[in-house]
Amino acid sequence: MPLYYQLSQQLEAAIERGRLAPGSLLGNEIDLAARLGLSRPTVRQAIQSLVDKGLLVRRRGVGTQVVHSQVKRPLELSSLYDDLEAAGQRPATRVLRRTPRPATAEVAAALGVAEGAEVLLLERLRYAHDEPMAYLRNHLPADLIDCDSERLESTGLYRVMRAGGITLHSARQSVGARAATQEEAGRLGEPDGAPLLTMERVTFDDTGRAVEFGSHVYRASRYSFEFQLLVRP
Amino acid sequence: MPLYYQLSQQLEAAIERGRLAPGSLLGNEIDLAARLGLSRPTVRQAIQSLVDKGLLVRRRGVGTQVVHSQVKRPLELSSLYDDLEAAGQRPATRVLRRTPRPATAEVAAALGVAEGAEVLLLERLRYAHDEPMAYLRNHLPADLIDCDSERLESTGLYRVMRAGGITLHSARQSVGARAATQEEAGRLGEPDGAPLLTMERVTFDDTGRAVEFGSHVYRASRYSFEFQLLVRP
DNA sequence: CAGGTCCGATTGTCAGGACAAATGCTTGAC
DNA sequence: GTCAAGCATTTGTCCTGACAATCGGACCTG
Repeated sequence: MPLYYQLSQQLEAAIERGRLAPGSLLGNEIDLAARLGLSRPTVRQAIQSLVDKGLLVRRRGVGTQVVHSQVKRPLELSSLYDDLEAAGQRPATRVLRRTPRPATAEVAAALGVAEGAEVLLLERLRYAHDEPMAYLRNHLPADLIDCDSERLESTGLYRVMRAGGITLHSARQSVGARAATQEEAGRLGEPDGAPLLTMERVTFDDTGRAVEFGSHVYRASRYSFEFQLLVRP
Repeated sequence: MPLYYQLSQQLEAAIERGRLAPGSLLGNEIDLAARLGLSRPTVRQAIQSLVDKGLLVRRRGVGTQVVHSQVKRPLELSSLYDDLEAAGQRPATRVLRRTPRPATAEVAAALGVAEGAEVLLLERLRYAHDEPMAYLRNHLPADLIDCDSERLESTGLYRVMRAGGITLHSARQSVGARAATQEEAGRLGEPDGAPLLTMERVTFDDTGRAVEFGSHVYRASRYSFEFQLLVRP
């Protein structure tokens, strides 16, 4: 484990436990490095990673201060399944459909394949505490992974992809709202015309290839997106 | 202007213009540094900033590759006014209310002030192309800035804050949806019960002080949040 | 007392060097 | 022909050293 990483972990833990009070100075980098027996660049790298996380603020001529907390976790490309699990919500999935199908113009554009080319259509219902939570509709390139329904019911799509050797890199998302159709309302246990939270997402791996196009709807009465943003300096 | 910044700008421009093709190797850092007359750490710092932006991918033993694009701009703490302006949407604002008022329990908790303490309530209607777009309701600490209605109508709240010497640092957001009340529907020109996109946000400055608590509703028929996410490694 | 000026403290930038770790290709053995 | 070992390439980590830019307070001056 790299030294700068160990140090940043220690500092983060110290901040978390209140051993480093919010607003307090961290002590200058030169002394800190000498005291730890490290070089200044190494110490700087550790500090920088915490600055990027929003836990610290640097000011030239002044020092490095612990930010007055409230920072929990910045927005990351997360899986609904993992989020629910982390929140202790007992997530579960029912696979409604898993079938090849020719790509429509919209899907083809999103995935960067030819219109009419075969893609895998996935329709799932996601539960939390045995209550329906979201209706998930995904399109994947046909030959990307073999995702049997069994594995998809016991975990999230992203975990299946990662296990299949795909390195997720970035995603383009769009979050909106609309009224539920009759069919959607029935599936999710909402009244007709109830407001739904919608999310469209195209996910890319580190070669820039689109690996997933998702069109999801969430019950607005039971779900909202929560996240933390940092100002990029 | 720092050297590493100049270099990262040049590289970014080269990628943008296609002079560096997606998927192509960048050439090893040692040669690059020698060719440019820079040290390797400087070159690495420039490359690292583009990796953080999602434009490049590094692989030990292989090299640094240009990612297959699609990356536009990562999610940042942005102002609706600036976003609309950047999209050429002719933003405009009408200030409906600007009045001191004692903080409710919810507002007090969000801003970290005492319940009943005086805060500034701000209600605005945001237009795009002369069409109502969103109803913005903000609470600010009473003595934070003097924001006359005039300035608020000609620009966004964040710009007023920055001009007042406040350094924005982070925000905690929550995005959801619900049906419009009769009053909201009337104000926004939507039918009763129309789905609305909601956003709550507490914004902090770099000392950790809460500087704003906003509860906004957007016409779902005319607005959605679009952003780009990167996987944090 | 008010205002500007200087100075110490601290982070920001940059150079140059050394070794470790991972990757992919080549080479060699069976 | 196939598989494994080795080697070159490239990024990852870490060190030392130096100077610049900025901030805040102390100090001096009017």
